[in-house]
Amino acid sequence: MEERSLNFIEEIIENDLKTGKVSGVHTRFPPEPNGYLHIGHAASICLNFGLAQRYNGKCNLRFDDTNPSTEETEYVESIMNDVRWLGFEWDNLFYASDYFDTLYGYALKLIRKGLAYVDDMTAEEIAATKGDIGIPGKESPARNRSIQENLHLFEEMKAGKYKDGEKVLRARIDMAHPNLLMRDPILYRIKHAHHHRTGDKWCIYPMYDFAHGQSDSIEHITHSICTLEFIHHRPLYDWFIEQLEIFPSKQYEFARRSVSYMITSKRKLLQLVNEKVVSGWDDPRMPTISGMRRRGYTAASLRNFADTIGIAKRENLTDIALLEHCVREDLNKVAARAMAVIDPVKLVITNYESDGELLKAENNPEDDKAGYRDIPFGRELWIERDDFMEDPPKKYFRLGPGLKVRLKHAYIVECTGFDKDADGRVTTVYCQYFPDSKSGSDTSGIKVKGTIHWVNAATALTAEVRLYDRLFTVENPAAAEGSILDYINPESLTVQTAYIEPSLASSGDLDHFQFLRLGYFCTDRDSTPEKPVFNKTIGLKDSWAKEQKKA
RNA sequence: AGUUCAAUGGUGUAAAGGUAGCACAACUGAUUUUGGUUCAGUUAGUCUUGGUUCGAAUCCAGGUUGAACUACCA
Repeated sequence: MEERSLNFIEEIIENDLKTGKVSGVHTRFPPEPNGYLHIGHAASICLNFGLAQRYNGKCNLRFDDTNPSTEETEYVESIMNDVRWLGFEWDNLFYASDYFDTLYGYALKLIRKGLAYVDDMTAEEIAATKGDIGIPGKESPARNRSIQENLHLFEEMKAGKYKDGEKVLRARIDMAHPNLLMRDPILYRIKHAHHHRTGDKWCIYPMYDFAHGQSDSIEHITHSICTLEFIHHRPLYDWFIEQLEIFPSKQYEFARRSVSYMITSKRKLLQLVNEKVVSGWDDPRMPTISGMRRRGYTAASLRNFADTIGIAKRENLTDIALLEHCVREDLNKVAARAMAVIDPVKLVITNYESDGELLKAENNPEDDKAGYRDIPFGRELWIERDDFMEDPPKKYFRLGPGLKVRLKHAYIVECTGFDKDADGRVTTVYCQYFPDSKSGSDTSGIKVKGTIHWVNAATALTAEVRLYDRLFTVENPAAAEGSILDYINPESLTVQTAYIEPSLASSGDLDHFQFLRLGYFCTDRDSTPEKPVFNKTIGLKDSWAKEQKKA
């Protein structure tokens, strides 16, 4: 492992190890299966599993499935898939619902200790007597029921004698506690609902606070890492463990990592899916792990990103440019180069007499082992519309009347003329080539400033390319006023037909490419040999575009 | 209002009382058969006021600013 300073959690762990407070590290990743995992979860996965790896410990995957009305098996499967794709394997797979019996026993124990009671108040009454910030709450009339009566009532709750909402089990702590969560929190509620794993066995379900810490404890989790909003829950977390006299797991909180131009609210993500703003949870514009995967982001780049942004306790909004940097950095090393023309204009080489030839092209200049392929060349080519200007500025290093460029992997050509249609749109560009300027054996002595990509017209295939841009128009959509729907980038997806070199026909799902000078693309799962489909992952850095923007 | 947490270049993150560093972004320049990559460099930071100390981003006190908490969600 390379030299790197410790983050605050690693410091805690190393200190715990040194002082003997713990003998090993055991973490867990505890998603609720009620949605797809997003970029924030990815960072959390890297943190928890990464810590286990680093300290030779263990990390469990545990589904926090204590609310039967929102959780589904579909989500369980997507979550497992995402964790594995990110490159991690759990030591144990658990469900909080595995512990329903144990948790019920814990509740009985609290009742017997006089620390829990059955309350008959409605949700509204409980809220109304909760007090307020700075104002103490009022004790429920049911608070002083006898242990026997509580035991009896709780048994009846479990047996299904009561309707939803008719009774709850509450902890007996302190209705005047400055921490609202400590004001006799609800432990169990009645829900006559079918659970995705336990079926209809239960009609009472434990609340988060009565399930999470105990689940950690049951699994002997040493470092239970969660986000900052749970910091107020920590006294409760500790209280239950202490009163129940069970394994002392400890909770540590870090600030959730936000990324500019992205949202991580499950509710809002679901809204985008439901209102068909995107095609689904794995739409390549979604900040979900499945969306980013389909977009062409690699697991390595996500892991590296998580590592780079680090971990701390202050609120943050990481520039999406850093994520994009990590994606480019990885793809630059691994993506095979190919040529495609997205916005084509015809180029005719008037002095090229041959029927065509095959040219040798390297697959990846960053990787010696990537090898070479043959690409067909001919008299008529497709080039990018952007690569020709009728009246170019001085620093334009591409084609224009009288200008010379290198055709990548091929010859140097000089522009001799062009045709326009009635609308003034260029239809064909004419040029002459220099036969002695062939790549690899250039004896022409001609120096050119620019090199452009091309696709041979006679052998070109067509493909659908889906060009993606940021989903939102504002840097911090989560904090923006009103509906997030007001901030959707109308150009977040544009679909075009491109000409591609023949070698691309055999690509498989999620193969990564760099379309020369355009950006990184990957094969979409919609792709077929008859109709290849590519997603634009991210463009190349473009200092020419930057230059133009300044002007 | 009460409690809790936080505050370091534009952004993210280090420095455990001793040279404020790294990455991204931005900007120069070099290299380049991708205006990519790579390389070299530049700009730019400790919320504030006191205190302790030979010495404070770090410790202490006050202030300021931001965030979280008042679900039978997690």
